[in-house]
Amino acid sequence: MNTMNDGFSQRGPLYRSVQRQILDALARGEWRPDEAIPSEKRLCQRFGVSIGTLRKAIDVLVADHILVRQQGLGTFVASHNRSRHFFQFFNVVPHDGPKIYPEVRLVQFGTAKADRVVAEKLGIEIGAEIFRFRNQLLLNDLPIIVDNIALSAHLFAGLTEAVVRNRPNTLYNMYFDMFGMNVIRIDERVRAASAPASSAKLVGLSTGDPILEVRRLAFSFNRQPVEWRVSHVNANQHEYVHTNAIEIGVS
Amino acid sequence: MNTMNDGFSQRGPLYRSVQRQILDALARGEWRPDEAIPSEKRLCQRFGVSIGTLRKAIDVLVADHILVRQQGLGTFVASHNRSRHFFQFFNVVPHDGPKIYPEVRLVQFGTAKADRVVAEKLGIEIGAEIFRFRNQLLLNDLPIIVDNIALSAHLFAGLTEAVVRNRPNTLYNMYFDMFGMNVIRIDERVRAASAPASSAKLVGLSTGDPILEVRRLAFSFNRQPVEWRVSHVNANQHEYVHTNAIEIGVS
DNA sequence: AAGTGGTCTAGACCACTAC
DNA sequence: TAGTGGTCTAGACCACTTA
Repeated sequence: MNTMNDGFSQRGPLYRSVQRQILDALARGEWRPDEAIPSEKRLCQRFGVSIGTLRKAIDVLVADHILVRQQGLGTFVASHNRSRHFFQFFNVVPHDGPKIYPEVRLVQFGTAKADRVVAEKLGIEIGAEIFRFRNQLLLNDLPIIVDNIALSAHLFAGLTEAVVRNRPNTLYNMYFDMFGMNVIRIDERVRAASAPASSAKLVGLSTGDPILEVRRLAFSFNRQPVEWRVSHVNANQHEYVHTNAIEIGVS
Repeated sequence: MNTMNDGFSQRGPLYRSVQRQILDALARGEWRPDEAIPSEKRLCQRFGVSIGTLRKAIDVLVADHILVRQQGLGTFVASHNRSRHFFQFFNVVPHDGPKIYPEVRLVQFGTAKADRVVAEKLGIEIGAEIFRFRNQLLLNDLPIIVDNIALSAHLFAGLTEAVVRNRPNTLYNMYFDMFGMNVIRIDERVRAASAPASSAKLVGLSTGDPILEVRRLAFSFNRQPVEWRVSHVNANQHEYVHTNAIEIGVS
C-alpha cells in the first residue's frame, strides 16, 4: 500500500522531502527555538505520510542537533543559551590553558560591495551590498584577535552600527533575535599567515609577524550561509583548539 | 502484535538485543571482514523479529562503520581499510579544496626517554622509555606534513621499525590490531610557528618559514592517552579544517 | 530472473510526562 | 487521564546487482 506520493515532492525518497519541508518551516520561523513542533501524529496528517516515514525524516534532524526529542513531552527546536552558544564556536585558547570569555570591541562598521570571495562564500552576487565590520577581542585585557565580518545586506536588512554596538549579548544571538538567522554550524579553516598592517596593531603585533588566520563560514538551516568571517589571531601565547571524538562499539 | 520477545534478551529495546547478538557473532568470527552477513530476511527469521526491527539494529552498526550496506548486493563486515579511522582524524586540506589521501613515508624510528612534556601528555614518568618516530606525508606528490610521534614503550611493548613500516593500513589500525589501543578521540591544538631545521626540508620549506604546528593528543577508552604527536604543516597551499555543528544536551 | 537492500504503510502497544 | 515520543509488526513495492 505504497502511496508513492503526491507529485509535490521532487525525486528521491519521501522522507527526504518531508525533511526538507520541516527545514523550510524552521527557516521560515514557523517554529521558534525551544518551542515544540507539532506532534508526530499531526505532522503525519500534514505531510500525508505514515509514522515510520515521518520519524525517519525527523531522525536525521535530531542527529544533526536541529531538533531534540523528549519522550512524553514533544519534539523541540534546538536552542542554545548564550554562554553555551558562544563557547561552542569559540576555539582560541591560551597555550595549555582553559577557554576564557573575551571582551569584544567594535572598531569599525560600514557597508561595501561583495567581492568575488565574499560573494561566493555568502552565495550572493558580486557587487551586492554587504555589511562589513570589525571586532577586536581581548583575552585577559590583552588584544589577541581581530574578527573581520561580512554579512549580506539582504539577509540583515536594517542592520546598523548601533544595533551591533548595543546588542545585549553575543553577535549570533543578535543575528537570531533580530533577523531570524540561527547559526547552527560553522566551517573553519586555519592558515599560517603574516600579520597585515590593518590587523597587526589590533592584536599587539607588527606588520609581517606570524599569525593564525581563521576563515569561518557560518550556516543556518538548509546550509544557508549566514556570515563570512576572517579572523587574525596573535598566536604567541594562544592556539586554536579542536576536539574530535568518534563513537564505536555502542554496546 | 508485539512479540515482546523471547525472554532470552535482557531489558531494553528488542533492536538493542538484536544488535548485541550481531556483535557477538562478529566477535566470535562467525562472519569475517569483507564477507557478507546473511540477508535481512534470513536474519529476521534467525532472530525472530520483523524487517523494521532488524534494520534498526543494523542501522546503528552501519553508522558505527562496523557493517557496510550495498544495495542489491548485501551487507558486509567492514574491513579496516583506510577510510574509517584516518579520514575521521585527518584535518589538513588544500585551500578551498577537498580532503586528499596522503602518501606516508617513515623517515625516522627509535627509542628515547620521555621528557617533561611527553611524560605529562602520555601520563607516564619522566625518563620512561618511549618510541619516537617521524612520518613525512605527501599530498599530490608534494611533501606537506611531518608527524613527530611519541608512544609509551609500555603500552606498545614489542613495537619495531619493521612493524611500523610494513603495517598493511593506517597507524591507528596498527595500534588497535597489534596492541589493542583503539583511538576514539583526539584533542588538537594549532599554533603558528617557524619551521625548525629538523622539519623544514621535509615539508619543502626553509628554516624559519611560517608553518602550522598541530599538537595532537590521542585517547582510547576511559581517556587513556595513547599517542602524542606534533605535526608541522607547510601552510602555503594547505590549511587546517574544522567543522562544528551545534550540540545541545536537551535544551 | 532471482536476490539483495531501500522505502513505505497503517496500524498496535509501551514508556514517559503533565495535569 | 490524555497526549507525547519509542518500539514493533507483517507485510508491500521499488531500485539495484549479478548472472
